[in-house]
Amino acid sequence: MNQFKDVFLGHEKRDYTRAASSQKCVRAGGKHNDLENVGYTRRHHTFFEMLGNFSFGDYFKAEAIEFAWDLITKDYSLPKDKLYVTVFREDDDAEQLWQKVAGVPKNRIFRLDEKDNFWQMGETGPCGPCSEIHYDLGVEAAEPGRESEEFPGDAGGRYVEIWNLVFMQYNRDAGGVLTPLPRPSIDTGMGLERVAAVLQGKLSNYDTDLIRPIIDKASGLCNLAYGADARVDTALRIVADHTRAAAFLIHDGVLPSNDGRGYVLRKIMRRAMRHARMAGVEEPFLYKLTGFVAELMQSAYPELLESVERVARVVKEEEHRYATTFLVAEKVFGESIKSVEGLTIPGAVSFKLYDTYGLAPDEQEDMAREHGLALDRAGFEREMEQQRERARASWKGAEKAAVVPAYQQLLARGRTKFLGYETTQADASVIGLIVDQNLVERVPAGARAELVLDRTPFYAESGGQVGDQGELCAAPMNQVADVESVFYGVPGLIVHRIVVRAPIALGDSMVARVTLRDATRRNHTATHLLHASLRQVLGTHVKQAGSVVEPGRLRFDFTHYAAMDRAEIEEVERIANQQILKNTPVETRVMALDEAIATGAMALFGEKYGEEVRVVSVPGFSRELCGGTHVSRTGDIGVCKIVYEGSISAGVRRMEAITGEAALRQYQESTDALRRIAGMVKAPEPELIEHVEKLLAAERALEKQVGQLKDKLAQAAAAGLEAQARTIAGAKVLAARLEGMDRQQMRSLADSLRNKWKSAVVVLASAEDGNVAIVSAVTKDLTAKIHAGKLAGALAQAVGGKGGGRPDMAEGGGKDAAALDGALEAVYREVESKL
RNA sequence: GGGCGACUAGCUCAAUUGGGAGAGCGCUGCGUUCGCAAUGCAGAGGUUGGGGGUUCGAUCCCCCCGUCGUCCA
Repeated sequence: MNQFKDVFLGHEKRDYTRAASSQKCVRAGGKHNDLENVGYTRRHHTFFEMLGNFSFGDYFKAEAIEFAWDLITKDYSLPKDKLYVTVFREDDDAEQLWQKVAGVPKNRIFRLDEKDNFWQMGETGPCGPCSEIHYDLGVEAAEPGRESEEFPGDAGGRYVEIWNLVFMQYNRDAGGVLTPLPRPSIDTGMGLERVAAVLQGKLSNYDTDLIRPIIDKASGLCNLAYGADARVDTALRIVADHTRAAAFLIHDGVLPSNDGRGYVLRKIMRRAMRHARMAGVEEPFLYKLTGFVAELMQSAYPELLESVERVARVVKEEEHRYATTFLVAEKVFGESIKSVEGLTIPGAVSFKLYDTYGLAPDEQEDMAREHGLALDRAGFEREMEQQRERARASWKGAEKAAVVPAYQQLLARGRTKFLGYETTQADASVIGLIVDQNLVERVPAGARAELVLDRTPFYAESGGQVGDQGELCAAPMNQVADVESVFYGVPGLIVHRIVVRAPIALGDSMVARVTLRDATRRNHTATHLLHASLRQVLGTHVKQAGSVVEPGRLRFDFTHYAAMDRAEIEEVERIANQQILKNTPVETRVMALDEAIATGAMALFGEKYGEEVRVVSVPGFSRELCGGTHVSRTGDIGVCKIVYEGSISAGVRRMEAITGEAALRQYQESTDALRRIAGMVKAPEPELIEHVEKLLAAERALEKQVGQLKDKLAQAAAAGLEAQARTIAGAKVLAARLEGMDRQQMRSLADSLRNKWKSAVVVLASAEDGNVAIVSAVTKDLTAKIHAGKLAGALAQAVGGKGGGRPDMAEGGGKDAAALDGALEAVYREVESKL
């Protein structure tokens, strides 16, 4: 198992040499892409429990075999004549031990190749031969037609592997070379669901009391009988399995989202909803099932009962989201297939439906069938592969930060001793100088370089906290360099990025002094206070999802399903500041990881911690594993003010806050702004809001009045224009120049003239700031002869511009105001020739 | 981290080579009716998510940002 990797390799030591475990596992997607099998087979699951026993250089093969055999033949009472054993092809040792220790006859022991009986965690790392125990479920478990197939064939499920014993004895390096481990170890795994099936006499894991009750419950909720229709059965198995996984994941604080673990959860949930929908269940119902899962599992996992309501709410929300997404997708699908030629929906079309609207291929297939269409699955896969390629390419680009060899060489001379927890100033000597990734002996004044000390008070960027800034001095008042930023070149090696003021040579002694630390400290401790406050106010599902601590501000990303309202933000702020006012001493202790977890310290999921960890706590309020620098008493923070709360992605929120001097400055600025605004609008501050509301209302009223006045002016102008209109072939024709009117006004003026005259051609133009605006309108009865768009276009062209529009209404514009009058006169001639 | 898509009145949504911002429901007022969730008339409600650009002219085209959705890693 992964968490013991370093123990197997001898890099890490525990105070025990044997262990036994029961572990919850979620597997979906990944290399083997098991997700698509779940529900169709007897043994695939997204959620399962793995039992195991371990030896770290304690017992080895003989005992592992003995323990396993004892458990299944004595405690579980499995008949020996139903058991088979496999060993690695070259493992004579194991074969003999099975006979000697367990008394397994030689004809029931099979030698298999690497594929089955050589186990490894990954490309590199601990590995070794393994030995599996299989159980024969009987001939009725075989796939029809394969009844005569004998072990080590699997006869389509007749022979089930129940336990894998791994004899961990090598370490595989990047070149594929195996070196023996310092102490051979044992790592075994037995799937609970499989063993349950065997012990309960069931052919399928889904018929055990771990899962079948969920299927029955779902069957009742959806009014679908189990066992009548293969497709419905599959749907019910998928629903049962996926609900189990979702209930556990959400309980553990995972929320559906579009990346990372949240995405895995969403994929699992969506698949269950999809299959339920295809089986005819369109109403949300999964959320009713999660509570049942908690009840069913409560004897082993009583904590599930604590979050039943929250889990149901999250699931219900996701079901609603899916329903609305599906409605949109359905609509787009209908539109997309209109343009399909032939009987196959092209891969590109179907991929777009999946990629953009989340409409899964099997859903599309169902929908296509109703229209007598098929899907181009191969084309779909090609598109998908291109998408994968794009994602990979972009990721590689971002990851390319290559390790500089110079850092490796320096680290070989020893790790940098970090003094920053105790002090901000220390004597040290220069042990490394780097310019452009190369080690150098000395650096001249004015250069930019990287510098490594044997010991330093400078904190290097990590855990979201930025590196310290400060200075290096050869003697008091004799500064030789500015430290601009500090980072880990490689783990253990602290590198200072400096601007050199006076020449520095390898071996020089100097005083390293951090000058900008307090603001960062304040923000880091404040981050912990906010984290704890958030959990109090919103609930314990709130987990850190990212953090940046800088001198100027702090940024904290956390999991939460909805936007916070003002009251919640204020409450979080209030609780955090209450802790600041209490002025509690901040405690920092170094302890073993296990001990830290046992005392309830908050560890971040997915973070890697060494065996020794720092625990930073505000007694009675907050306790977190943290390597950062903190204030000594909460009161040092001064005040903490949240300045932003927003969304990062579904289920993840971001909060930004400021403390100390930054908060004071912000307070001064905003009160100053308020005072100035109050002065401008001549209202006392307490009445400011009311006053501004009145001002805005007055402004709206005025705007309305102006609009009305403009209309009146336009009407007056229209009256004047009527005299200018000429009558050509029974229609009123007007081509007039107006001043000081915008397009909007001319448009409504032209419109009202047109309506009044019934049969008319109206062209209006105005020139302002060297720009000519043109509007032309033609009554419907004349549009066949005169096209307003062409009229406007011709006029616009005459004044050096362009124009166009519909037959009855058009606009245009140009630059040459001097040509306007002549061009307008030409309009009359143009109209005359057409009518 | 990368891609695709959506964002228009309080709500649900229209608006095609870029040319007058609309419908239904809801809301307000005045009527009709024994009464009503029925009905007639009138009205209010919009910086078309924000900012920039192209253009005579942008809901529409381009760029940046925000929010939401979706897929991949």
